[in-house]
Amino acid sequence: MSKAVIQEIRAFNRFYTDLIGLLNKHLLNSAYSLSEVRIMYEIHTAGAVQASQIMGAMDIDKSYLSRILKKLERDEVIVRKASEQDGRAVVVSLTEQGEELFQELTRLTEEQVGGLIAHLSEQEQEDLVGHMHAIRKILPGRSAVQTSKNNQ
Amino acid sequence: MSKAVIQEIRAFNRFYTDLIGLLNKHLLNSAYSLSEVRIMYEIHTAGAVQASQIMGAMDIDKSYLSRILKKLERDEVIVRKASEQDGRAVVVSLTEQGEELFQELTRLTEEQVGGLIAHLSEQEQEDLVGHMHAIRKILPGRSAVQTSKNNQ
DNA sequence: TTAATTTAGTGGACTTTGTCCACTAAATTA
DNA sequence: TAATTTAGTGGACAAAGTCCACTAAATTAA
Repeated sequence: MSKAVIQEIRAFNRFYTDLIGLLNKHLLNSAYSLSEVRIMYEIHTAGAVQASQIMGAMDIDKSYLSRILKKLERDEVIVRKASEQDGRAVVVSLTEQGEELFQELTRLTEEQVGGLIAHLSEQEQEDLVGHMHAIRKILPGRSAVQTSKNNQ
Repeated sequence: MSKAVIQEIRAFNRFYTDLIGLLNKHLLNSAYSLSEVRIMYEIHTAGAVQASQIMGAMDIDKSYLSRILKKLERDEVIVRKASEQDGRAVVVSLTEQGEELFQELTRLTEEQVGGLIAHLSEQEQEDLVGHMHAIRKILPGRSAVQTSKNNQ
């Protein structure tokens, strides 16, 4: 458990936290917060999904999620309906309008990330992706980090 | 500007955002927020530093920073004193107590990061650090991302 | 060398984001 | 069928962050 390794990782964490922080700050010209967009992402990816699954995927408080879903529903970005199998459960999906919004947000984000790598050579871009892949392969995914109680 | 590259980077961003998010969530058993600890880090690293320099390093609102410094001063974690060269400026530094607190927080964070890589082999740890280094070398640092107006 | 402008930081008021807890209603288990 | 668990909601609140007007010192211009 070399101390040097830990310190290098922490340095990378600071670096990447700053980077993501800056990217996020600039995304936020939209009327939706990071969490809201991330929720749209989860819904988009899953198609139609139960609220509890979003909670699990995002480590978000259920009360908070419920409120956000309410807002997104009000804005006609998503629809919520009671699950047929489970009367307590709520199934959410993007409306057509929500899908369009999500595509637009995606476009903006991609543009922004594009800007980040615009000055890199083909080779550098390829290398970058390679290193990112490698890290994801080595480091544990979500489940491996002890997860906190986000459901009461 | 390959779309595939951008999508890979975005996937990594999600992955790493989650990872850091989880780490941070668990650090926060301390009485200090992420921003507060990061400010301590900046002060510790710089020795004695002007408030405006922290602002620059962190992309943080000056009003917010001022308030945090006030809290840290009240807690005797830092001392603030007017600069001798510039009567408007404030120079901050960690107190001995603040230094101790910072060391303790560092210890906890290192422990946590240690847990993250505990199950990895020596080789994997070395590779991980190598990839992180490589990414930092390829990607631009703070300055390259257009920075927002955090001062009014 | 004073008047005008800029710079550094402060504080009030506010918004946004996130948390905690008690609650309802359906589903599951005893 | 009663007791318990699970899914989500809503109120009340705390924490984090933003906006703006302000003071006082420093710098620049006249």
